[in-house]
Amino acid sequence: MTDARWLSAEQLSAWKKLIAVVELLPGTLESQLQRDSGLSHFEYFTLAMLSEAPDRTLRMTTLAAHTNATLARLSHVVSRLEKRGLVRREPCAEDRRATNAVLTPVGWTTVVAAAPGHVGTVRETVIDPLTAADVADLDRIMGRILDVLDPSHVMRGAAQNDG
Amino acid sequence: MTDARWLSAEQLSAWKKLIAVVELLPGTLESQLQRDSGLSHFEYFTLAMLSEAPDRTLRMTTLAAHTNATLARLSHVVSRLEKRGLVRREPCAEDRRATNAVLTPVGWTTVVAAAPGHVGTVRETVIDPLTAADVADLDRIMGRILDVLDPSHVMRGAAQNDG
DNA sequence: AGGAGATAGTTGTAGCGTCAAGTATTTGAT
DNA sequence: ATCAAATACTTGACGCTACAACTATCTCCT
Repeated sequence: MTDARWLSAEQLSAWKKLIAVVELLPGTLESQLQRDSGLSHFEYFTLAMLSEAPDRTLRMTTLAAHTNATLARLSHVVSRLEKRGLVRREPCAEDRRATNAVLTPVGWTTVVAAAPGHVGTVRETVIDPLTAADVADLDRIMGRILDVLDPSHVMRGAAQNDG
Repeated sequence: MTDARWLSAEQLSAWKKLIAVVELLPGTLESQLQRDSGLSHFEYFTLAMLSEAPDRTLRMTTLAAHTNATLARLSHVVSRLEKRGLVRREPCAEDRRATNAVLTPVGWTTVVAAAPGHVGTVRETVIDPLTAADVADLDRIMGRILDVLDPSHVMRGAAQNDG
């Protein structure tokens, strides 16, 4: 390792910092949400995606795409959220293979209560330390990486809306 | 949610893309390394940090900092690597509380064999889709975020060397 | 109509990370 | 010299995710 043949010094530096962020950011979000709202980041994000959907309802597959998750992972998470009364499953009328996940009233009030604190953390850790130009750069760069990680843009339900 | 009061459209877009990368990138690295070398990304990174160290030896605390991990996590991982003969523990002479992790010859050949494939994946997914200017932007932006996530720069053993 | 193959989702298991608790050693204050 | 607090690390238990296997339904071709 320590090898210029593979990655230039600039590339290696950027890469290692990206890895560090990838390792450290989830933990930061996780602990704030867990402490203040008893939710994991993934649970919060799942509830948030449902809260934005028409009728606060989404098919499992669509919700999986919005949350960048596999169906198996989502199924487990929705089961837990269901036990806690935050989400409800109902069979889909049009396609009987499909399941709709519906945000319950309790689920709604839970996300709404959790959101300000979470957005605050996002601001503090990511948005505020960046200039407007940085944010634009970040958007462009992450977009380019996502084009490779998810070429078909299947997992971009959440990311493509606002760009 | 869907709320301009909290984050501007530009900020929200960049944020969601960053989250998507944080969710998707680990899986990509993980599967290539697992498939080709039987290592998790964290295991690979741990071996790589040891391989760069003097005498291929590092104290657990230092290694934890280099890999952005907690001591508990590292301890578990080193135990597994030790069982597989890739790493060896030895008591530290100067401080008898401390443990040194040492890369074994087998560990060395394992990282060396794994490195090209891994670097290839890193190139394909992150470096190649970016211009040189993008890489510089990425380095700067991740640096700013890390200043918040890890203000004391404890977890920057790996990231600060090459910047 | 009938059947192969694709799609939608669930579930069990195994592995990894976090958290809390515990041991051993060192540091620093008195 | 002594003792409290800090440091370095390990361990066990629990929760979450990935993977594989499985069921149910739908699509499309003939």
